[in-house]
Amino acid sequence: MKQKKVISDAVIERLPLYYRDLLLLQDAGIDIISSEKLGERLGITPEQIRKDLTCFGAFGKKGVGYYVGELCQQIVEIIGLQQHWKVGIAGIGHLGWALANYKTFGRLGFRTTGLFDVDHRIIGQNVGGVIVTPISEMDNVIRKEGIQIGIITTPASVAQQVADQMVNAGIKGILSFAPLRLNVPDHIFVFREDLSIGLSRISYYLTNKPEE
Amino acid sequence: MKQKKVISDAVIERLPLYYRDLLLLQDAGIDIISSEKLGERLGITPEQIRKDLTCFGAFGKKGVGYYVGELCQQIVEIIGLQQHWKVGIAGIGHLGWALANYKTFGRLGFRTTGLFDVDHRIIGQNVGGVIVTPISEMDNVIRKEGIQIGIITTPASVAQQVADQMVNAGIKGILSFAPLRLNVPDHIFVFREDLSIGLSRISYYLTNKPEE
DNA sequence: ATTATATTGTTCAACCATTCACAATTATTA
DNA sequence: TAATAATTGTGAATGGTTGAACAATATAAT
Repeated sequence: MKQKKVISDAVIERLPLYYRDLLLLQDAGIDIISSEKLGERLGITPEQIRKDLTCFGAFGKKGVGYYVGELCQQIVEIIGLQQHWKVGIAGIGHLGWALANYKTFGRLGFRTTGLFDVDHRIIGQNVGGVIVTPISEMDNVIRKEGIQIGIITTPASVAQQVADQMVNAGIKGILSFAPLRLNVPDHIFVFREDLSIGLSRISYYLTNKPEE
Repeated sequence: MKQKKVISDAVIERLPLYYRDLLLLQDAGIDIISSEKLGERLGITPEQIRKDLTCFGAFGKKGVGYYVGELCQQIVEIIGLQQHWKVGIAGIGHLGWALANYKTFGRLGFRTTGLFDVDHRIIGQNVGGVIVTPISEMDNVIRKEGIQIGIITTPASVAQQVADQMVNAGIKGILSFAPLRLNVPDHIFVFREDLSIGLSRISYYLTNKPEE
């Protein structure tokens, strides 16, 4: 599955959508799905789905559709979910807590095996089966557990410091909810999740409604 | 500020980024900023920033830059934040709780004035200054408070039902964290926030690293 | 065996977004 | 006042993504 061409972010971001819906189809006992039907379910054009998938190979069968189980497996391998990445979360406020219990992460193969905070009211608590550890010991836990991905849900004021600590401990990718640009070495992949963009888009839309 | 041309989503999504950073600059007592410097802070090219802004007008001064306060005001009006939208959150689990206390929402002018859940252990609690109400009374509260935007942080299994209830009560926009496609009338704007896309992107990146 | 139907993979065209280059404008300095 | 430096706004060029059309292929029906 070595593709030469560069794949766009837009394609990569749609793959988990396909995957999650395929899992639902699988649960429902559906073996075969056409790009047409899948597109209807997801609100994506069938052409888009076919084009996205052919970036990585020809997984469908002409005149038939896609075998659900087979396509699931293909997407798992494309995204790299078979690795069962280990994840650590720094900042066990409500957001961190929510993510530690977020079922969809598990369904995608991510394992949360480290939770970190500075607040001693939280340290020692069992959150979703994992004990919260002092953030001062984060380095040790990351190394011992082999955690590769860090999630930052701390206040913005300490996010950079936490990121530095994660990078030093050998983390390879960071998902940050802090509303600021993190400074990290080039080889670290940072994805910023910005919870206020959604509301802003809604505000813009409601303010400048398409004329009716 | 009536622009004829259709503005792309990408532009709209960058505006709150500019705005938040401009607020920080303002706090720091900085009156004037160039697209060059702003771009450095945000990791966006100066050309991009200038082009985005000129979709709505000529807010800068050639040879000088942008007046921070003035530009803030302009962006507020473009996004429509001066309205101080009222927001209701359905599903006060940890995620809902986190959002109810999310400072950035307030800073953008959103007011959370309704919190709804079915769990009687949560109903009646004060979360960020608002009392959690039974979801059965959501319609009344939405109408009485004049809530225009709903946030759905319930389990996926009830998200559609909650959305229907919100639409019936007169909600105009919905921010949904449920990992499924909501069925709503055309005039309702739905923005889906998908928390698992970030992790998936990181997994893809780490799996298919740019050759080094 | 042939025809009809369904559906993918792929080419080409249309559209959209970003980057580049530069004219226009302002402030500053000599 | 003239020259210089800084910086915006914009038109053209580039690059990328989506959409439409269709050939290729598989199944089902006759």
